[in-house]
Amino acid sequence: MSIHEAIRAHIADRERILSVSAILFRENGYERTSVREIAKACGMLPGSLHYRYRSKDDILVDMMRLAIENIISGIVVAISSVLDPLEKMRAALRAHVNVLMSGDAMVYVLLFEWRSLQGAARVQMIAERDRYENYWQTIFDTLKVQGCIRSDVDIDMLRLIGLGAVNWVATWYNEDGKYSLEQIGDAIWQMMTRGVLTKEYDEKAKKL
Amino acid sequence: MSIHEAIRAHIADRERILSVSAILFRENGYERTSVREIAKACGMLPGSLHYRYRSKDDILVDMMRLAIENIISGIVVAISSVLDPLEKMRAALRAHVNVLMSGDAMVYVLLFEWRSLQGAARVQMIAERDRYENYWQTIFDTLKVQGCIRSDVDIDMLRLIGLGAVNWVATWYNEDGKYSLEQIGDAIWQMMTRGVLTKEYDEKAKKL
DNA sequence: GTCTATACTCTGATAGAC
DNA sequence: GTCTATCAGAGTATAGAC
Repeated sequence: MSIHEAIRAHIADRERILSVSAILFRENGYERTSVREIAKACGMLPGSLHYRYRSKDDILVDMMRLAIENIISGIVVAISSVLDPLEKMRAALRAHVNVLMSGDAMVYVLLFEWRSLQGAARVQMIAERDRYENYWQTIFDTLKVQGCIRSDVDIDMLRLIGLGAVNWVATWYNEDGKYSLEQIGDAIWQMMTRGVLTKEYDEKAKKL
Repeated sequence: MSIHEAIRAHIADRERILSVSAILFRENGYERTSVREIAKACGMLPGSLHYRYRSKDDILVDMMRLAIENIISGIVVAISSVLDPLEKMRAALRAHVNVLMSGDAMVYVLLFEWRSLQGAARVQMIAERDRYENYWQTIFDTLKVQGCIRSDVDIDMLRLIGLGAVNWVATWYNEDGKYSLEQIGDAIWQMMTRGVLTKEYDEKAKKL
């Protein structure tokens, strides 16, 4: 095996371990999932898993790093081809809902299992969450600068409440339920935009 | 001790055990809190605690029962003296935020630790959560019947998204932060009501 | 009803052979 | 790098004396 193949295999291992762990964590919670279970689900023995991650906390911290990368890049891809700022925001919300609900279990874990970390691991995790928070802040700042959102609107509050509504969806969404992910994403987008847009964009929004 | 005193003492014990446990669960999570810790914090020994609750899960289930009672009665008290339907809704939202954030740790636990329960205990807990869900559904139904909310508005979606925004506040609210609980409650109320009220009430809402 | 002492299980982590 | 075997400790639950 060449050095390049070895590196590729190592990365593939990392992603496999993390995605398998994420599914277990989402299903049963971090604390109720044992390292033995994780190893078994990965087709390894506990000792081998220990070689990659020295502790269970390390798995969770690394998972959160990857989850942030995944959700940010998911949004970047979703909005890069959209020009209109309002539609960009709607696309970003849809992407967040999609990655959270139908995509990556890691993102769910990121949002709901961070309380399991303490001490230094918690500090690292908070730094990762701040990266994502800042990313959304940039999106909203841009909307305001572009004259999309009225200048008197508190965009921090808007972001906090809006993303809260989105994240909580994960606690009640049901694949066989009354609403599709698109409907939910759009309803939240509507609730966030109603009454906060400048006149020009308010007209546009009604047509979307 | 008379039989009445004994019953009172028993109820007081229950509330003490549950509120002490709730604080520990909120702080460290359900799984990371041991029954030894709970007993110690209650000033009892593990054996005595076991006499009241045969298992740790039983504590959590009973706590959820009390939490639902507390939050519903908190809202009932807050809205009972308010006549205007719109203000009733705002008062209910404020009460929910207040009980969740500054009041009862049990309500926080109810919202964030239910995933720790499995099997029969989980079924019981879901039944309790449904009671609360139904209570809010009644509030929204009333608003619609009274001609407060436009007839074309999907009040289920409104409720799900609005309460989601409220509940998520618990993950970011900071007592020393930029916003007070009242500001947050009102901002959510505004976001929920903007663009969904009938003309008559929309005028009223602007004055509130 | 309360306390002491303990049974039993499972956990995360590791040492050392291969 | 992977596997086997095991450690030390924590977890819940309980039996039985008072």
